[in-house]
Amino acid sequence: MLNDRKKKILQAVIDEYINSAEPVSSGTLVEKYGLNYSSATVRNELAELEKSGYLDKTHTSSGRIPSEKGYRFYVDELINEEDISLEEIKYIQSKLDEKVNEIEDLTKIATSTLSEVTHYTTVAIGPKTAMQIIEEIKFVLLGRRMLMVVIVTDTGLVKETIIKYDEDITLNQVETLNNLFNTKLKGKSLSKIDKPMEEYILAEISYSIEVIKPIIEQINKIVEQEEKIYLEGTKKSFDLPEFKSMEVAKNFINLLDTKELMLDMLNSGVAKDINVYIGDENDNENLKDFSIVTFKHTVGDKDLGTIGIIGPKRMDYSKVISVMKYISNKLNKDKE
Amino acid sequence: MLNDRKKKILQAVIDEYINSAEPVSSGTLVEKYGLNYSSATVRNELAELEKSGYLDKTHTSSGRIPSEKGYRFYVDELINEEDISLEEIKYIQSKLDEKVNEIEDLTKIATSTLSEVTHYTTVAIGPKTAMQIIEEIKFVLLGRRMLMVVIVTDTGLVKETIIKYDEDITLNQVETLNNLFNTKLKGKSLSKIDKPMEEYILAEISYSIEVIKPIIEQINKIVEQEEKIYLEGTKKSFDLPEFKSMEVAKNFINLLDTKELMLDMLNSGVAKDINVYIGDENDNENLKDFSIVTFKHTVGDKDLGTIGIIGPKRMDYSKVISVMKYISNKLNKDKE
DNA sequence: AGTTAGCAGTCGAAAGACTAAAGTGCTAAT
DNA sequence: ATTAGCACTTTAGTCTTTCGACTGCTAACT
Repeated sequence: MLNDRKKKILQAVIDEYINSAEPVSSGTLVEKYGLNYSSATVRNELAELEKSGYLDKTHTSSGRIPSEKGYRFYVDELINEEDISLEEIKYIQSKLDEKVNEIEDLTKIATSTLSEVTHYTTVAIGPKTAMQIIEEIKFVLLGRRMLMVVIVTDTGLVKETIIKYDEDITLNQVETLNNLFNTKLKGKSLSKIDKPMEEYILAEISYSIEVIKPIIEQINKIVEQEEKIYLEGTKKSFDLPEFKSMEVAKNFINLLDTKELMLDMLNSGVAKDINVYIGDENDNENLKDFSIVTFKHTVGDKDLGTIGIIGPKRMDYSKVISVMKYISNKLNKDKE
Repeated sequence: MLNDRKKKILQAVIDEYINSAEPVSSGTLVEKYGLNYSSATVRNELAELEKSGYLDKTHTSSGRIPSEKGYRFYVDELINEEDISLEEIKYIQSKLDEKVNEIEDLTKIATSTLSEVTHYTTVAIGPKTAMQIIEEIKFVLLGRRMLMVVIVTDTGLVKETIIKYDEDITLNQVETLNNLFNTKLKGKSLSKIDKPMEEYILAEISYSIEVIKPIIEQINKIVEQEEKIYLEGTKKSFDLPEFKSMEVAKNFINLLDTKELMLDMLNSGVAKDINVYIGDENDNENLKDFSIVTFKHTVGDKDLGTIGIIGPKRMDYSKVISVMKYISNKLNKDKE
């Protein structure tokens, strides 16, 4: 579709624009990118690339900037997917090798490492609570009137909640609860703790409804709990030239400050390797000036959450995608 | 020190500036604030207030803006501490009456409510982990090789951690651990789990060091864990006119994005009712254009964390302080 | 046919000039 | 002690001009 010279020129334009954030002129391309043609020839090619929609101009006599179609082509066809240095690899390794006891911590570390290496803002959410399988559910008496419920799921997530009663709870009761809930719920997904289940348990139980009711309530609260969002490196974005525009900066803050938008953003990814959404490809109006790159953090087929990068459309896709691939693989391999 | 008329005029200037964010002219004061003097008289007074350092000018022929000394005087002497409407009281009540099981949730709710009512950005941290008294420490076997440690402190904080072993743990061992740790640590502060204590426990214990070592390690990790920061209403600040200045906006983001700065900020408060720091009164360079207002969330003499508001120096101190006082009292009273 | 030198034409960003509006400070009168 | 009145200062906005950076096109070149 595009001949080799056009591809080369398009790539040069985008590479240059990613670096400079300024419209790219034919002269610059010839000087910096070792093209064996005169600027006039390059100009002709640029004009055609613009006609095909890969490039834009800010005004009639300006240099070219990539269009979203241009970025898309660049991401799909032109980038070098191994744009990652030895130092970066070493740094990432040292970070990810840190011992962690909970995947939550691993997500946190991966998110901050990703931000440090790419210099962009990163976000993450943990696995969807409701989808997880209950591996163990345990009742523990803390005081005489304080009962703790601990739920451990297949992804290693630990959720705990405390219920305070007005009367003493006996060890016997705790025993019964442990048996009942474990036989009924182990192996089921958290979302299964619904009305029918509640009624079943209430019918089954020999003693006071007063004890069970708050337990079910609390467990449901846990399940419905909004996912936690990890955010890293916000301030880095503010040094980018695009943030000189107040409108862009506001959109960005608005996005990061609104949980629903963040969740939308992170959940929009398909279950494929790495997702790239450029500008208007995002459903979200607030994201029209940004690109996001996300990946699902998985081990086997278990979803352990989603990690994403938000940057300007002019983000360094090569680096971002390379680093992400590397981290993604490493997370997957190490935990196997 | 300042006669009544000067006070009245100073107050009018600051009230007006808080509203308009524009330098205040003598004419505006006469028109809007029902002063029974001509603008010329007011001008004379303004000139003297400026000479005494309570007011500033942006240029020779501009209106006046409050200086930090002016704000300080305003906060100390001039504000109305009951600047809170019935609707606001009702709203706050409805929010704070929500049932919560952990004080962490209460802090979260208080923080977001404060932001909603004042329209400023709010932040909070929980109680200092290391200072808390261990009320209960419990070991629970989750799988055969997964041991959970739960620590409940006097402030109601629940910290839990999981340790994975390579060998099975027996119920007997769990029993021993429960006894040992409870007799040794109950009633002590979390910071007491230090080297000597570690050695003592290691000496005391009859079986493998392999079991104890990771427990102590993990508990120490918990204790040293950075406090969690709750942040609410960032985007609201970006609508303020002072955020048109990129420098101000950057300082703000830089502050919110740096955990250490946030902790400094919240921890700088003296243990008095409500602390107000105006502009350069903050030690922190990033805060020079902002004011912060904080209070310690306490019940009795237990420190349950600190909640703060960050806004422009021109913040609505009357409202902020009134609302904060109300929330602070309510938190204290309800939990008694 | 593909490439290129050369040049006219376009546009934006920066600098300067001008004006109108908003406010102060001071003087002299009340 | 207060105030009317006016000269003076400064900003913000608008317009104009200039300068430099590019492009697009034409005609010549290989």
